[in-house]
Parts: sequence; C-alpha cells; structure tokens
Amino acid sequence: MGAPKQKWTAEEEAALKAGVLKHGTGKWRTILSDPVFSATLQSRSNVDLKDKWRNINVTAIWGSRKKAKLALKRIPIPKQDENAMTLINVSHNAEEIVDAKPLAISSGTSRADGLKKPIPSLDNLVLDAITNLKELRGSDRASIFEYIEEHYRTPTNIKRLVATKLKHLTANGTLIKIKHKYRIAPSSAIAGVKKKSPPLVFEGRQKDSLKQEKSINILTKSQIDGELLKIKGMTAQEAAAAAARAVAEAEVAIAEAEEAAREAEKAEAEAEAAQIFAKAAFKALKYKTLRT
DNA sequence: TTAGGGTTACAG
DNA sequence: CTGTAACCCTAA
Repeated sequence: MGAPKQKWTAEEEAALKAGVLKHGTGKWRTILSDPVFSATLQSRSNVDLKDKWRNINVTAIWGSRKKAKLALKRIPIPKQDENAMTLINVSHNAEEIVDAKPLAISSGTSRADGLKKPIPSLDNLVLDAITNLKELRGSDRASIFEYIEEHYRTPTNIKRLVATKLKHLTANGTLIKIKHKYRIAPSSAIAGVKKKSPPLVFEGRQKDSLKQEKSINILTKSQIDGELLKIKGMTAQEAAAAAARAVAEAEVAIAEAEEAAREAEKAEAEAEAAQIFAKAAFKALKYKTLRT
C-alpha cells in the first residue's frame, strides 16, 4: 500500500551513472554518501542503486534479467543496431525539431522571456568566460557553463543559449574547437591546427583517431553502460578511453537537448545530468591518467 | 554492505 | 497473460 513503486527519474539514473564512473561499481554506499549525488539520490538506498544498476545494464544488453542469464549462453554479441536512439527519449519525440536553429540569441530576448537581466552580450559573455578561465588548452562546455553560472545571474535556459552561441562562434571562426575544448581564435594563424597533440594521449590502439572526425561518435546506451560495467577491470588507458567516450556521449546528450530546444523539464534535467556525468567522467579520466 | 536469487507491481 | 522494472531476502 505504502509503496506504489517509485520509478527512477532521468536525473537519478544519470546521477547513478556519474557516481559509478566516479567511484566505481559496487561502491553504492560511497556514491550515496557523495554530496554531489546524495541530493538527487536521497530517496534511494544503496540496494536500490545496486538493483537499478543491474537493471540498466541488463536491459541494455539483451533484454530482461532472465533473458540476460540465458544470453550468457548465447554470447553477448554487441549487436548494436539502430537502438542508438535509446539514449533517452529526450529530444525527437512528438514534435520534431520545430524551431531549434533560428534562435535569436543576439537579440537577447528570445522566446524565453524570463530574462530579467539581458546580460551584456552573449558573445562577450562566452568570450569573457573563456578568457578568464585562462585555460591554455581551451575550455570545455561544462567549464564555460560553470563559470558563467557562477559569475552572472543566469536565466534558466542559459545553457542552451550559450551552447548554441558556442556553435556559432566556432563556425564564425571566432573560436576554435579542439577536442571538445573551446579557445579564442588567434587572429589569423588558424592554419596550423592539425597538429593536435592533446595532453592526454590514449593508446592509439582502437578507434581513437576517428573520434576527431567532424561527426562525434555517437554511442548507444548499451555500449556506454557496458563500458561502465567493465571499467573496474580496465587498464588505465582503457578506462581513460571509456571516460572519454562517456564524455562524448554526455556531449551528445547536451546537444540533443539543445536541438530539441524545448523547455520541457525532462530535457533540462537531462542536459544538466549529462553535464554532471561529463564532469565526473572527465575527472575520472584525469585521475586515471595521472595515476599511471 | 554487497551480490545475487527471488518476489511483486505495473504496462502493454 | 507476459515482460519489465522496482523491491525484498539473505548468504557471505
């Protein structure tokens, strides 16, 4: 009677993923204690986390838990077909991308009228953030968002606006995007950019190079979950690569939310959760890399 | 506390 | 009725 089944929300699920990525599988109590996740996972117990994690992975691989057991006999063949859309039904759903692109950002007051404080200029805001972050290698979206949110009173949909602006500035050549990082374009010397030699070099064993392709590697939910499940027994390089892929996925999730350009709470929450996820993933990546 | 087997509620 | 996801029980 008292428990009509409390279904997991996207935020909770994302928090769980981030927690696992940060602390590792099986550290349910630790994840629950982490102040970052304790907020959203407050109504969940460590056992709940464990069960949910099992469900996520099990369903992602082959179907139900029962079938998963049977599947062990069959081979967990990564038949990753078109179920890539399983990422979460956050974007393309009922109405397609209706009015995503034409966002009148420069004019400040787009359709979101909640802007009390017009903000200097979105362009300057972004540039200011990147400039003040003073990251030689450039700043990633999460960092930029964080900076802006900490230094300005931002409207609720600032992330979308900034993200879109980021795209435009990159397209304009004002900014240069390298490996998810944005930096101010050096006046004119945009010539030698192909020399990308990131501080973090993964082993070029697998498809690392193609990640640099213009189109991001979209990973399926099952793929990512599978990676998370195995991250425990990975080598540092593999873990780093997995984390990088996780970041890419989060990046995609954010992009999806933007494209959807919806004020639906689900999209917002998902984008936010994705950021947390990305942050955690990146932390894990750094940590693992430095320790090896 | 956790991992895994088992049970129940809910949706299709 | 069947499959799935949340929940429960218990050995280790």
